Amino acid sequence: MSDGSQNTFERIYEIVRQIPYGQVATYGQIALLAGNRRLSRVVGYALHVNPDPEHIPCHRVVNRFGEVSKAFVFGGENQQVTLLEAEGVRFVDGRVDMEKYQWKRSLF
DNA sequence: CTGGTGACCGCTT
DNA sequence: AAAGCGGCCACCA
Repeated sequence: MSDGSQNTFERIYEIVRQIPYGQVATYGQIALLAGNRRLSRVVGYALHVNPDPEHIPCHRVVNRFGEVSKAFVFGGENQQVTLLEAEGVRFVDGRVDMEKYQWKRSLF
């Protein structure tokens, strides 16, 4: 009875995993979908321990400014940008057009 | 066991 | 207008 739902981390992974190809989501958006907008920080940590980077496109997660985290350095910060560009996401001045590429779950 | 930190965001002064 | 701080979760010393 302590818990009937999944842990916070599990929920975060579940949401990030649902991010479609060619789109990006913000930490706050995921945090809000996870239950609390303040989990944004936890989202970052959750992706930091990203247990399944193959099914969890953490590179599609960017901050509220549409910028990639400078701490996201696994072989080169450009790596994340390169991956997103490979999906069709264009970076302008190191930023993404959130109005166009932000994952909008309202589309169903 | 306690304290502090981290891939962040939003509110308050 | 800008700057600073708190909040949530999990892991390390």
